[in-house]
Amino acid sequence: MGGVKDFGMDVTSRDDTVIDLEGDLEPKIAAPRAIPARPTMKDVAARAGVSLKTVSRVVNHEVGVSPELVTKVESAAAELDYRPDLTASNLRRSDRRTSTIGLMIEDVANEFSSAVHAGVEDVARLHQVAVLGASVHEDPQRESDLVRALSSRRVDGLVLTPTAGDHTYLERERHNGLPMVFVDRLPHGIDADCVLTDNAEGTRLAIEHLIALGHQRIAFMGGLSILDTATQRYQSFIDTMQQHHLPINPEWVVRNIKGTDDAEKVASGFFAESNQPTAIFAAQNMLTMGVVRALKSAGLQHHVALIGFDDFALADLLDPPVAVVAQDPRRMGQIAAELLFERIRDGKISAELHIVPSRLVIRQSGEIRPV
Amino acid sequence: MGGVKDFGMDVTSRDDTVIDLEGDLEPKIAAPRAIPARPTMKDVAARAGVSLKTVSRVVNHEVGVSPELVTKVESAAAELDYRPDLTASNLRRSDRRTSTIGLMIEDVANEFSSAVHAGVEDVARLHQVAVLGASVHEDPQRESDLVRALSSRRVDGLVLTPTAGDHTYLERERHNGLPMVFVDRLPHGIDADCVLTDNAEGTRLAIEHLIALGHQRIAFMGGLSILDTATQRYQSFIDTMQQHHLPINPEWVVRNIKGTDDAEKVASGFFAESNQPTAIFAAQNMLTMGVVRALKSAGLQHHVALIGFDDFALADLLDPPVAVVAQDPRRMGQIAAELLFERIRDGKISAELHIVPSRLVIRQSGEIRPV
DNA sequence: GGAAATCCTGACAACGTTGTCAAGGTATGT
DNA sequence: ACATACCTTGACAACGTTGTCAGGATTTCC
Repeated sequence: MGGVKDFGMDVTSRDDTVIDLEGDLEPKIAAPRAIPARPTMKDVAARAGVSLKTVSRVVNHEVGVSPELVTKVESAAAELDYRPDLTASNLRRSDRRTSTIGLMIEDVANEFSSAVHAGVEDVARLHQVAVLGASVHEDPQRESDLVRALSSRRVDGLVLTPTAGDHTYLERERHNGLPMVFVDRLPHGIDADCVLTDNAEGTRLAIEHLIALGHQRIAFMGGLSILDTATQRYQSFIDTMQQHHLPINPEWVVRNIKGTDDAEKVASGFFAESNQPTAIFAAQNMLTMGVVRALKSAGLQHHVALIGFDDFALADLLDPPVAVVAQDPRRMGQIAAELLFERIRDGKISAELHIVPSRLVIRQSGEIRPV
Repeated sequence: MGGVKDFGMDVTSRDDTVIDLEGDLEPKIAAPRAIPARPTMKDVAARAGVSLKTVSRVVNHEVGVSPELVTKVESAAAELDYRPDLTASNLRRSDRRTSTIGLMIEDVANEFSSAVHAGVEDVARLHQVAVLGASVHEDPQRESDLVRALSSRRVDGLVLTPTAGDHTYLERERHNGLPMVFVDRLPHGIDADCVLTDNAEGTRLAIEHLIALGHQRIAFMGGLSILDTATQRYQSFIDTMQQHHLPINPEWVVRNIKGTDDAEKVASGFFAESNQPTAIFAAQNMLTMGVVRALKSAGLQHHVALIGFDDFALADLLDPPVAVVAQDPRRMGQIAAELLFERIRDGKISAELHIVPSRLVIRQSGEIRPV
């Protein structure tokens, strides 16, 4: 959340201005005011002078209703502003579809997660399906609470980024008829459809790019080790370095870094030593931003190479522009949703693994040569 | 979506790698495989040897059930992985609450919108309410389709950013029992609760800051004129300039700019003339980014002052850091949701206007003095 | 012209749950 | 001991909708 930091202020009070435009539009008499009863099919049927079932047929565009009755029903429905009750319909229909899916991501306000969300929405929209979205905030307890909540709302399926915990409990949900597809991270304890970025390949591309430029002193900064994505990127870094017979300096390999601030400190630590890396690979979004800050305050942004994992807005406007391994989170969301709709349609329980390729986005910070 | 631009590629094909982990986990025989019937209260009742109603009582934690039966029912429910069906429950209950609200924002992947989303979620979570989120993409048709879809799903209420179109049609929805609160933009044709940023005040702060530095040649770049937010910012710019008896050069007042690219062109146009503004006020997020690009390619980023409306991630890491009028979208979402839950509770139809203050975030680009 | 097929419409039950009410049991008061 | 109050439990209907089936009107066919 960018520069909010500058004037960091706590915004929990509710001291905003309140203006009552013209008071209540409702007479002051009725205190708790009964919720207005919505018109039902019965009301429409009465108004159109037909049976309940005929209204149902018209509303659902079934064939075989005389055009005369169709217009009658349609105008009655319009006059009453009738809206079919999908919850009741769902209850009775044999397919039991709610036309709603659940989406559980890290944080709706997060750039990566919300791109996944957008991808899921792209596909859901085509299917006329609504999306119940929620942020998990890497909290296993919240994750299972959310699954219960969504399951109780009888969503047709679930797209989720699993937390680091155990997921055997999801097996029962799935066997009770809740299809699910995982995104971005492999779940533990359940074999299910999953859409992942090619973490190893992306990391390899980045490291080899640096090596090709002549770098030998490459630092690795990784995210929370409990996440496989972080582990995979780490492992790929190690493998690539070894394949090229380059030494790995343990002081420059820092894992389990939490967030931007932490990353900034770690990177600053590198520069404080006389023995400095000539290039840094930051294995996650937030970490990259921390490194950018550290480089800038050390005045080294044009002297130490930097490649990050995962693209972010304005990376190309920074000084220097920051090279990254770009994932395609929107595409991941789309694929996950497509996969989910397939599972909802065919009812199969399978465990396909989709690897979405990542690609190296070359920008100036990745072209800095070792001194 | 930052540097995706660099290698702009169309991602619609589905050529990602697919690995079948271990084939279907289900025997190949059953082709369309019946959806497994979920356990119902009836099943739980049978297993526990009690009546349906007793299970209902236990599930809803009603008092006055003997402890013995409570444990019996609870273990039966656990064994069957029973999940109460909220849709059926909603249908029967007298309050008819679905514990679900609708959220319609510009775009879930947009920084501002998704912050609003996060704010709404903060509050919804406290109420144990789920959020059906959707992107409107400034399309009135899509807006009304979405309202219908959410209304049919019987959401308890709606938080939405209205498009530029007419909203009288929402009056009927509201009177049929759908409370709604608008965020970020005033709707047309309906008096309803609304949460807005203080656009005029924010703009005034920015312009007066520039004037105080000695700027007289200030350019204004505005967003889509059909949106009141854009109009309010424009009007406040004009008013402030006039109050300070400064000339307004019509060539430097450009409204109705669409997106980053368009903004970049407009700003570049300013610099092509011999007669240049010494400061630019960009009245919207995307426009500010366009101006940053234009300034950079003209090499003027340290010579022309810039203040934008609405903060964005990394604004403080750019060169120079970009000054902005910061809104508080998350707070706006929180207030909107709080207001909505009040309306859901009291059933009132009112038209409170909440103005959330904006504040000037001083960064280097706003401190550049005129030459 | 009559039987059969087709078309259109509506009555009724059911989806999974909860509100209402009544029945039976136990505890309380005199 | 008896009447009364309370507590616990269950039978039943109903929420708004759709699947099933039957009935009446119309058309088609020989």
